[in-house]
Amino acid sequence: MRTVKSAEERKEEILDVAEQLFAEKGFDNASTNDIINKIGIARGTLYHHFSSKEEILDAIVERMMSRSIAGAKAVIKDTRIPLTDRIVGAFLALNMDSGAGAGAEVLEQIHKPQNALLHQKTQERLLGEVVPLIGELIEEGNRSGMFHSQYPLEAAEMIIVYSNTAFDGSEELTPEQKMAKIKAFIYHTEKILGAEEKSLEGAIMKIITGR
Amino acid sequence: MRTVKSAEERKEEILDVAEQLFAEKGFDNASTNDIINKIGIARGTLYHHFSSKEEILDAIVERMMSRSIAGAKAVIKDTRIPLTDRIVGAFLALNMDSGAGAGAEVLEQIHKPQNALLHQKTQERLLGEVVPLIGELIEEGNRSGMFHSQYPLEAAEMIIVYSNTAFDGSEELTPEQKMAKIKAFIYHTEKILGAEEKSLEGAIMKIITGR
DNA sequence: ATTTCAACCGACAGGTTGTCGGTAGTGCGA
DNA sequence: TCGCACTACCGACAACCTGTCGGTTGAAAT
Repeated sequence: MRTVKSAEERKEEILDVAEQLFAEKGFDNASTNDIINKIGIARGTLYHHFSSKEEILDAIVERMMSRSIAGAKAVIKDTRIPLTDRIVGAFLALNMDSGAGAGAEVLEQIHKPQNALLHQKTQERLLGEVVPLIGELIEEGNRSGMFHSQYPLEAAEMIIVYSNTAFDGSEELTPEQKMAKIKAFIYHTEKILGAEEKSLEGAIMKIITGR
Repeated sequence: MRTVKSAEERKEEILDVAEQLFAEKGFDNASTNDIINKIGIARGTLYHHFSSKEEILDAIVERMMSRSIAGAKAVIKDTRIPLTDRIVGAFLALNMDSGAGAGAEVLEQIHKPQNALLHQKTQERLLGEVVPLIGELIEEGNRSGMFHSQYPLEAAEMIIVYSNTAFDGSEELTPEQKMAKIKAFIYHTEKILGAEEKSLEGAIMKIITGR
């Protein structure tokens, strides 16, 4: 039996299944056969839509990142919101990933041991697109006297790189440990930005505890 | 013709060749056939000494890291050296990797695009072993009034994670750009540690410009 | 109804990892 | 000096994986 779908629809279907399989078994251990069997399509069909397995991975990263980057941008550009809230909000948008309710359990596993490649590609995208955005935000904070950062871009890079890798394997941490780690991260972020102590922590609490 | 070597000797030989091939072509693209052909041994011989390709990678990481960690430890424990110099020295020992003159050109390529897995495994080792060491050093600095770090361990983690990933693809940077990036990193490190400005930069210059 | 085109199929080539029964040096005790 | 045991070594082989390619079929346009 042969089912025909529009290219776009089929591509999304492939990405959905591949994303789940890569997260479950890792990029290397999940085979293209796994993908096509789960969907019920032939080998040729997969390669009609994507020219290689790696291209599928790239498309997944692209999809994930463009979603969360769009979310972050929306927050960043909303000048009605106070600056600290915009920075914090942007981070939340990025680290929550997904944005949509795609499936948190999948994304919990996605940054990790076997998925080194995916993590790498994600970070490239972050460095290229998000760092400049955050950098501008920091400069804005400099102008308003809230921050005192001598190297806004590099500060942004340091914060983003760390937050993207440090909280990877944090499933095995107890909630208290995780909380402590986040607190330390915020503290150091304030130092890096030359911000007043607790200034960011306050914004986070405000957002988390329902505005 | 059949050449017999001691297990230890053969293992080292395999690791040497594999390390070079992985660096050149990446872990995935370098095949076990490449390794055995280059050495001139049979398939079974390779798997007599290592039970999988990944185990070879692990052994390479183990070898590299134990070398550079040993170097870093030596510097850290040498209490005759001033504290800042010990911290900086430990970092140099780690980032120069190798320690021995193993072959700089190989190591320049080793942290990178295709070698995501290796990078990952390296970082795990860094987090597990080096962070506590640096953490202690920071505490010592706190006691001597040189640093004012509220979270020594987390500070160490942030510094190490960043330095291990940020300077990865920095071949494509001009020397000036690279220097600027390093300078910013030092600056931020001082902020994170609550150290006086230029205190670390001074130590680095002292070491680099021949003591 | 016919043409055209894109989605789809599945056999196949070429390459990869890991296994396994067997072989041959090497060192040690008799 | 002979024999025995141990271990490094060998290479054919199974199982799997990715990417290709000529051919097929459904659907939309003419």
